[in-house]
Amino acid sequence: MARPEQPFALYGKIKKSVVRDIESGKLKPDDRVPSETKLAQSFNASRMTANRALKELTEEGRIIRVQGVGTFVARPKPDAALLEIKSIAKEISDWGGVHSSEVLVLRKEELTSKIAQKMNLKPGDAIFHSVIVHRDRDVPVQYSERFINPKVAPFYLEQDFYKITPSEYLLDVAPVQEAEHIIEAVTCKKEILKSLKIKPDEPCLCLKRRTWSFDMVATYSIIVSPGSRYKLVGKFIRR
Amino acid sequence: MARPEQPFALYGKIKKSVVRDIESGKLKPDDRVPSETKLAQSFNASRMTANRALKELTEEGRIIRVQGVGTFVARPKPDAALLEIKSIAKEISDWGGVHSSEVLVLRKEELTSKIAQKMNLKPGDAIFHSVIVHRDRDVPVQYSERFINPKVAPFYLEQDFYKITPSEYLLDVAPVQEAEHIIEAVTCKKEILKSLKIKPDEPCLCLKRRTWSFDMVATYSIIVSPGSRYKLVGKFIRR
DNA sequence: TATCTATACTTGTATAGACAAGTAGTATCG
DNA sequence: CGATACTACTTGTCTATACAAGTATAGATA
Repeated sequence: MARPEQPFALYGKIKKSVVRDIESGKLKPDDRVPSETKLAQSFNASRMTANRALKELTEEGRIIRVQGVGTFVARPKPDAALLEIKSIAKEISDWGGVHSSEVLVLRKEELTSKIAQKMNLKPGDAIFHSVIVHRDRDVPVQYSERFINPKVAPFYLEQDFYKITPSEYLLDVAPVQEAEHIIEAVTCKKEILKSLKIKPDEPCLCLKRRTWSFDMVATYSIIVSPGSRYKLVGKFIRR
Repeated sequence: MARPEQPFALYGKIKKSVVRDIESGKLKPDDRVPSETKLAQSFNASRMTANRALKELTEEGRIIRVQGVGTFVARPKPDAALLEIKSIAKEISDWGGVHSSEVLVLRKEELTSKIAQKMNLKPGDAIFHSVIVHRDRDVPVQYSERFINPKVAPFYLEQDFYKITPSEYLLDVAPVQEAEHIIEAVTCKKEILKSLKIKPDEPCLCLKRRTWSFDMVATYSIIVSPGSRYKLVGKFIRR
């Protein structure tokens, strides 16, 4: 078993290989994953290296290991929308993308504002701004406003939000590492009332979110129509 | 370096020791943690064992490691209230516990109900039920109702919720592994209106939560007074 | 038939040693 | 003085081996 010239994350290669097999469908949920010993042989590695790869995949929730039995592909849980806000009604249909009839882009612009400070930017720095109304079968259900740090997503404004939602696009280009949500029940402003076609005294859900991606901040706020119920699914992390 | 008779989670002892030093204040944020080599010597372990301990503590966010430099105590982030709902105003003061004047226990009982089904229980099985109103300087801000699977917390009803909040107690006895939140803006029922001293048309936040702990379910719902803003902090997990 | 037992396999933990790679400080040289 | 090389220390990765401990299965036993 020859020592590699550059011991550079061999365990990473093993991990990727297993993940590839899972994502390609070669290994299906509950299927048996090769044992540490076999993986070590395949990759010309020691068992400890294969062990590390499988241990990390366990922590990441992709496989399940049972002492004395073996390693198996974990059943994927429906938490893909992790910390993502989705209408329950549309949770499933949303998966395939956006229908242009469901979105109405009200604003898409670059501006400077005092908001800069809250986003770890200097006053005067440019910020991307967008306002979008989401509809479900022509009924407006969400009024969403975003302020984006251009460094996070330089091509944000060039996107066609009738084809890809800002959420989808941003998740794609910038890994969200941490999120803070502030939630409030409100009755809302005239401009929004009109967009959502609701009456002044109806209770709306207001969700403000700040997300961090490598110390860069994006803020996002949505107003949700009365009666719409939203779902927030998250895994619990113990400290 | 003698091999221990029973290799039983020596790395766990090292972890606990470091955590103890951090929590006791012996090691403060940014302080240097003993190097792998030194820890290994102290515990009569090999470097790999110390390495595993420190690696896991890194993943848990308690320390920061820099190759070539050393290991340091991480600055605690204010996300201890992970996926826990807290009034922003009280976020800090809450840390020390509960003042009895801030809580009003309306109900604390055992019952059987059709809710059992939603909690992976058989119809007819006993369920613990509690209703509590939280107040901030005598102003009611939260109406919270809980249904608990007795298997999760057998001594739930015996707790004195004037001394420990249900959240605190439950987190203590049952590790929450997954949570689902459903959030909605509502105008609420008479009984609740009265407890929260609000008018019928005021917008309230309603949060329903189901948590899982080893396949056992607890449900929790709170109604939040108008104007109260709540904060939900979570770390993002990529799959 | 039901129960125990050996064994073959798995994962979990631990060791001792090795080299790679990054950082900070010190000594040296031009 | 400034750049360079060296050194001491750190964490990161890897190996080869060992024993502990959990599980399943086949075969022997009562």
